[in-house]
Amino acid sequence: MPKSDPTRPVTTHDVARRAGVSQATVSLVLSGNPRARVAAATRERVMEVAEELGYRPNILARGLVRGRSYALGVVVPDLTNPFFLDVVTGAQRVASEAGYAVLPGDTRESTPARHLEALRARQVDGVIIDGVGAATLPHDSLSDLKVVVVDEPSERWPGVASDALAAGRLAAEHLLGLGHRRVAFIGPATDVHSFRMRERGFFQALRDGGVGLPHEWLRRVPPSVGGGQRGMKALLAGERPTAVFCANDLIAMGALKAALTAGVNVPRELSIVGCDDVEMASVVTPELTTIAVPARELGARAARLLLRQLAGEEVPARPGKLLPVRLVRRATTAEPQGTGDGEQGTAGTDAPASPPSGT
Amino acid sequence: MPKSDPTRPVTTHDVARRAGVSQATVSLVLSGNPRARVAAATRERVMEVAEELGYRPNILARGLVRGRSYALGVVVPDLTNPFFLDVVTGAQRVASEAGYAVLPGDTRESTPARHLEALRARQVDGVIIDGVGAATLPHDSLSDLKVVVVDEPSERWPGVASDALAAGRLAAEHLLGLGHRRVAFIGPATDVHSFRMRERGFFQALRDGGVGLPHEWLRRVPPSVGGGQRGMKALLAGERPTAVFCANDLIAMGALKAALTAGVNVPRELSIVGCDDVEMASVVTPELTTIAVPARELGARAARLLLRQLAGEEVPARPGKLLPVRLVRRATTAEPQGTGDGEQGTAGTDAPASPPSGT
DNA sequence: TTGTAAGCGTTATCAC
DNA sequence: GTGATAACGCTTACAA
Repeated sequence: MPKSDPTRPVTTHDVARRAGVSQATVSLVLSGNPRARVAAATRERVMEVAEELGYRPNILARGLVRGRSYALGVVVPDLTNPFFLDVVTGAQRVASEAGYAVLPGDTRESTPARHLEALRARQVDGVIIDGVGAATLPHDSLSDLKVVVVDEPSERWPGVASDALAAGRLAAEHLLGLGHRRVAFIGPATDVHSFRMRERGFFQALRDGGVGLPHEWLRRVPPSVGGGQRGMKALLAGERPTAVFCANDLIAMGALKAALTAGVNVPRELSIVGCDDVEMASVVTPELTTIAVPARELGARAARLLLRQLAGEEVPARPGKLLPVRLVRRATTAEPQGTGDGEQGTAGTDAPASPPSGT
Repeated sequence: MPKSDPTRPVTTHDVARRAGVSQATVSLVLSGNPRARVAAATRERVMEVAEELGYRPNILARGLVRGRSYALGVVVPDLTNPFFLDVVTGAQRVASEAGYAVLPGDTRESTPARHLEALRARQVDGVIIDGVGAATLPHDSLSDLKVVVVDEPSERWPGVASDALAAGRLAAEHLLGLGHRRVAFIGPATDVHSFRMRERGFFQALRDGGVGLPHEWLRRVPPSVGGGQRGMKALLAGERPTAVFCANDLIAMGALKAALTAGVNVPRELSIVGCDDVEMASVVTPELTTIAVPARELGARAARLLLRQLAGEEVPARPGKLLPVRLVRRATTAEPQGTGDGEQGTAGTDAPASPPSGT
């Protein structure tokens, strides 16, 4: 008989009454308190009755007295971006194993600050912040809150990050290695650290390879499919590059779409490199060459870091080692073909013709 | 001075003390109780102090006494599927407007029952269930829990659903209208209602059109990109159909991928129709013809239904009107070309080579 | 109009 | 070992 009451959930009192012991004893037994010294017989009896009555602890009540909610917040800019969803999923996995719930939220129709407000009203024990520029948040919106930042170095909070600089470099080196000298970049104007670093790494490696990039080839768009399409359209309207690096896969897929729509042969006439390696990257045709970033792992580690802090451990506010990224060569990159409308190299290897351009 | 205490959150007691009133009065003022008759001056003073101290109500404590957690659970099979994510997002929007939090969870690495267990431990006030066959769940895992089902008719719970039967019909009619007679289906073997209905609608309309379908053209695969690829590979290995309807867009994109990889010209040699109209459907090339299903709207309505129940309203356990779906014609469908390897019609209209097609 | 007091379901500190 | 008892922060009669 799993139940008998009208509909009210079973409490420790119910169990106590039925088992003929005090409510406190029931709590002692059921709360899994390690140093609960209860007679084996009593414990047995209590557990039995609890089972029989279908008792489930009320986590809220427990949280109230322990000053914990056993819930974590995760704030990302856009859950619709599979990358961030993976971060959330990764966090969710380790959190739920530890008995914590995850309250995900994105800032598409709200501000991060507003979101954090709601989270602290729910007494979340901590939050994971990714991609919303934690450093730029209203200072007190994170005060007295355990925080872990993802992909954003900070001397205020601990965090985990991927090697975004390397991601950019990898993209550039891949393109350079293929022989490209006329390369463009599509990415957001943002203060989100990982985007900036991807961009920086890309330009650094380009410069190291003696390649510069004119202003028209640096397109600022939102980090979305639509942004990518817009960026690519703009690029195609002018003097065309032979390769483009996009700050994330959403942009890259949008760019690819726009290129294909315009009748551009990818990768023959134009190479495209994305970043993140979301699932869809290998579903579009041609398959997207991209830089794989371990999103789930980032989320999982962030959660672990947070959990450790909640366990009382002092976690230093230094980001640990950067998680490695890697180039995934697929089908949107190839050697540039002499497309006939002139070459443009700045130095380095061969490629004469057209004059060099500044950074 | 936003704060002054060490780090402990501000409580109603703190506010009361500082404002020189009783804690109860503070609660009266701050809980927004409509019938709280408090002197304007007092109210003013309390609000002032609360603001000054940075008071935030503890939702958990409130929930404990009110017997509410102000949290909703949403259970879907796979958050990675943009369709379900949209359902969640839609629910989230209306829930958060009403001050409710949403605890999303999928059943990829867990069972629905297990998930519901965790949700009720958190005292969620209700759950929205989509795509996991609520009817097949262990009977007591939903007992004494407010439930709204999405895309699943039930005489036990209220729900919202899209017109899945029409979705299937629309797909079939579109294909039939184009002149296809050799059509296949790729979908999951499942007891999820909407999948079954899409399938049924498809076959009904086919039959109405006088078209039958041999066993080899009914491929059972998981409702994922990988499943779609597998299904299409199998299809291509045998006698080929001229068109395929896939039970969802993930499958369709996988199928498209596999077809393209095999060098099949889509839609020239093979038409593909998906279902859901996820964002990526219009990003792949060629763009996917699909049946649009209002995912966010489903989620939003489900949440509203749940909220109404929580407000005490008696919501009948009958699904309301089915939300309309519509065909989105894009680039993966076209009239069948005489591909040379023989025709196979079961009856019906004519449609020889390439006659005009309907709108 | 405002304060007192009794919980909500748990945990945790004591005496017994 | 076990059972009172006091919180946790809040809401809500009911009394003043």
